[in-house]
Amino acid sequence: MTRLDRYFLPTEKQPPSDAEAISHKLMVRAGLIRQVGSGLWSWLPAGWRVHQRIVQIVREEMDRIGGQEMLMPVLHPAEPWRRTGRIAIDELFKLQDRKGADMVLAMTHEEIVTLHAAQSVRSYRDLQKILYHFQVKERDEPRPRAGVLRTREFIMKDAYTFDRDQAGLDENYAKHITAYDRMLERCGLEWYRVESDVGMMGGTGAHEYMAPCAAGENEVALAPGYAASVEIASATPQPVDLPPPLDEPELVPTPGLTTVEEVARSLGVPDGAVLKAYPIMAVDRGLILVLVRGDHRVNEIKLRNQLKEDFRPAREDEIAERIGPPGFIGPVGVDVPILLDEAVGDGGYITGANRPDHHLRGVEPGRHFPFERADVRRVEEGDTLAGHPIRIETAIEVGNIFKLGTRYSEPLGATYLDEKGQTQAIVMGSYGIGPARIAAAAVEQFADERGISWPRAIAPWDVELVGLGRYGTEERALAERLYEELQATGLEIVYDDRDAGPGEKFADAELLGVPLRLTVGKRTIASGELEVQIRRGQETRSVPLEGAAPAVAELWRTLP
RNA sequence: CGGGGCGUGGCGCAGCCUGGUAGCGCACUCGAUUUGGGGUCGAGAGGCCGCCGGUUCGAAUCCGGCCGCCCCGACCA
Repeated sequence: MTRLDRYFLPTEKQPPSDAEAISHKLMVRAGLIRQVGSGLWSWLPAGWRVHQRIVQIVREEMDRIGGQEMLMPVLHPAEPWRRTGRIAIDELFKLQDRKGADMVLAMTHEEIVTLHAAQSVRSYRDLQKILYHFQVKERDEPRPRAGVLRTREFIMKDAYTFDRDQAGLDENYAKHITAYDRMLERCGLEWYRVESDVGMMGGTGAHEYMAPCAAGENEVALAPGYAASVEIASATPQPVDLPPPLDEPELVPTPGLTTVEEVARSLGVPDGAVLKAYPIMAVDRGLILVLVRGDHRVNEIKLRNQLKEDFRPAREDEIAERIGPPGFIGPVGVDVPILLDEAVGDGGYITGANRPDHHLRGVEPGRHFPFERADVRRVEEGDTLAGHPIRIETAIEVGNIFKLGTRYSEPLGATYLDEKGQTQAIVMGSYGIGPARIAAAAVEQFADERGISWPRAIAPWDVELVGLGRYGTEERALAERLYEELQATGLEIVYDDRDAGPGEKFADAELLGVPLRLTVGKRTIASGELEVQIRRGQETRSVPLEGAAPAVAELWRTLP
């Protein structure tokens, strides 16, 4: 029951000057959020209603798969974070209490929830469990951006599963996939579930839930029956016309030409006929020369996963000493292991000659240099999968699910005894979803030039009733009456009873994005018809005033 | 962390180069008028010009330092 006359809904005509993302601009303009500091946001009453609606959907779906809601603190002793090694993460806020004890602010809750399991789980009979909570996360982000899309403090629903073995984890993981699919479907988002990198969390498998939109920070590779984060995606490369290999590589002068484009143009071959050399220094194996086609890029995440160890780009002095002059390096005749991307086929390639201002022509992998093969390139728009071209979309990550395995249970001593009396590590999974990002993604996906257009499931209200005319008029009395009748349908109604002009009320209603807008004015009385605007698409309809409330409720149920 | 930019009433901006009275639009208050697309007229209130220091008779303006915020990139359990 909301009357705007007294509601804290500070709308703005102009967006913040420094805002770029649509959701940032509109959520501020519509009076949903306000900035407190870099990456720190308050949710104003209408915005919080959206957040709470999303939270409730998430809660219902978690409970449906047997999740048990609890609450863990934000402020933690540093000790468990030392044990898992995550104390070293730069994004982790660290502080001391008045006694000088080291503390951290939780960026997620694996450590604490695992400690609880370690304390209380004794036997295989105590498993499995799904525990979750909605709690604030604190992350010292290097660069907060785009309103609530990337913040230093946010609420996340994080769930943790505890199982006796991989099969149990797989089962719980599958349950979370169904729960997450349902959550996003119910929220009305356009979304994809994509395979993803396991990242710093370690583990044995992961998916991300992605909502495509312009302000997204992630990229998703899509093809019929395929969806993967670009971080790990693989595809069939576009073919390239290659000159034949030569018996012996031919030295060609390329003075000052250090980029693939320059070399290819100068020699009259496509970019893909040049081999791009990417020297890296791996932690264990040392210097390695990675080669990809000139029209491709190295994907560092795939490369790291292939190497199974960390690496950094080699320094110029390391390159000059072991390989050749930077800008003209290549695989022929060097004493460095070579990792050749799978997209490099048979034919005569152009490579650096390892001497200044020269390249080699007609170089064939295998014949002229030894190599180890691996898929380490970033997929590109136009690559194919089973004959279908892939497309790449930007998206924001709204949720993710991980098979953790024993990454946390081992260091924190979360074990159980099996039937044979053997001590076993608990097998865990973790599952996160961010209501704020879901809200922002919905704004991004459905906004138009007039403002926000909420999916009905997460709108701050179901119906906005605009009362025109001055206080005390007949039309206002009608609006009041209608307000009461609408309440009775069970819908959540916001009533614009402010003493403001019609233009301002219409503009604010469309900015706020409630799915249905009802207008009550003199015309309504004269015609006996109530005007209903469907926010998405701005289609206008009339319903008879008599029985209007149930008719509106019926219409509302048909909306996306 | 690298690059770029910005801090002036609540919001959006001008003024700064070339030192001297802080200004505009919207919002706000009061009165009148207006009520189906941000209407009109009149009268008002509101500003440590981010902070500290320096130069100067005088600093929003010039110089130095600091802080904050944004954008691009790197990074992102």
